[in-house]
This record gives sequence, C-alpha cells and structure tokens, in this order.
Amino acid sequence: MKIATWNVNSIRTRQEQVLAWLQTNPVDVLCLQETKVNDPQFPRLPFENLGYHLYICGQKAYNGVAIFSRQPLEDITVGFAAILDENTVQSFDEQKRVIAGTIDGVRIINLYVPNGASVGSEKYLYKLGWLKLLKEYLQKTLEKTPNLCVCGDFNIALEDRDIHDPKGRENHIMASDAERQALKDILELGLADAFRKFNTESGQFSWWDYRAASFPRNKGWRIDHHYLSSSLYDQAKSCTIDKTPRKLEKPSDHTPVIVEL
DNA sequence: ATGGCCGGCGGTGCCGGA
Repeated sequence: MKIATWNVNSIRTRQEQVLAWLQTNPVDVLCLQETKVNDPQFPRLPFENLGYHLYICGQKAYNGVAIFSRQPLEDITVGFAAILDENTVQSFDEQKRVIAGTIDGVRIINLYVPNGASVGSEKYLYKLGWLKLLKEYLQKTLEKTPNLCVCGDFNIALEDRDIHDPKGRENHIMASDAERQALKDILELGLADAFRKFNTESGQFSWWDYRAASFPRNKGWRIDHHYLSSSLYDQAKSCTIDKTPRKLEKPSDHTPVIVEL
C-alpha cells in the first residue's frame, strides 16, 4: 500500500497538477494539506472520476485537509474533538487541520501542523499548544489502533540534516528547540520517521521557498513526514520524495512524499 | 542585505505562508 502526503497550497489552483500526478502515481491513499476551500466548493468530481473516494475537511482561504483513497476508508473523523473532550480541545478545532481514516487495519492521520509565524509570536505559542494537544490525541489513538501512520505537513525540521543551512536555526520557525522537543515528545509515544529508515543523507527536502530561486539551488527543508508505529515501520518498503511536481509551472511550494507499506 | 514569491480575498493592497 502506497500512502502519499502533499501540501498543495490550494487544491483549486493545483487541481490539474494533482490529477496528472495521480495518473502517473496511482497511490492507494493521498493526504492533502492546505486545500484552502470550503467543502461545498471542493472540486470532487475530477478525482472521483479517477476512482478515488474523497474525505475532506476544509475552510475558506486557509488550512484544510483531505484524504483521497482508492478503497473506501472506515471510521473517518475530523478534528481533535473526535477523541478528546471539549474542555481539552477548546477552540483548536476551528482551524481545519486534522482528518483520519482507517484502511486494512491501518489508521491514517493526516495533519496540517500550524506554521507558527516566528519564534515567540502568538502563532508560535498556538503551534506549541496544538502540538501538545496532538500528543494527547495520538496517545489515545495508539491505545485503540496500534497500526498508525501519521503523515502530513509538520512545519518542523527535526534535525539539522533536514535543513539546507542550519545556521541560526534556534531562532528560526520550524527548527527552534521548543518545536523540535514538542515533536520528539510525540515520537516517544512510539512513532518513527519512515524516510530516515531508507535515507540518512542531508540535502533531502520536501519544501522550497518560492523566493530567491530556492528550488533550483536546493535550499529547502524537509518538513513533510510519515511517522509510523513500530509494526508499520518494520514493514515499510520505501519512502521517497518526488521532486517532479515542484519543477512545473506554478507549482506548490511543497512536493509529494510517498511511503510504501 | 532579512527581502524575495505565492494564493486567497476582495476589490488593485494585505494577510498568511515557512
């Protein structure tokens, strides 16, 4: 089973590219982030005509997540409140960043982790609070479903080898100590990075800034991940970054990452 | 040198992204 994750930076703007990619890469499951569209306006038909079942959780202009699956998914849930009580979740479900479903006994959780703006900002504190909630959410999930694939745009580069230039990273959003520690705390629940099972090199990125010709110079960050529970990690056959869509005209700033189980 | 470049929104500038 192949599970891909791709922050498309607007599904309506990227519709044709996603369609073309799926025709060339007929993955079993595609997890999308930053769809940036309300559910009634989501362009469902072209993807359904390709043979995918769509599960979407969006909002106007910002955020939004979706899962496309060749086989129907079971137990679809959106947001943290599907598992955690409302006093714990508070207003964190207002931004649409979490959708999950089950296929062949594998629970797939698709995440769009908050960006955080800049270290120390209000949005940064929101990001850290969101990650704390995510840990509770995943802890409860693991108690029920040990076969877990948590994927998406994490907006965190966990190690210096995941950044083209780690100089000054302590004060850079996506690489500060508190962000990395929050993610490490989550992984200690029993999750491991599928990509690093197969590739230990630096210079392997999933996002490149639109500005300053970052892509042709490979000045990127690896911030899109698949984290697998131990049983799935052992089974994983490959995990690859497909840079092809990033080379197109009007690309997303992220490119797909694919794990094969 | 701390910007550049995008997408969405709503109306031709600004916010958010990372």
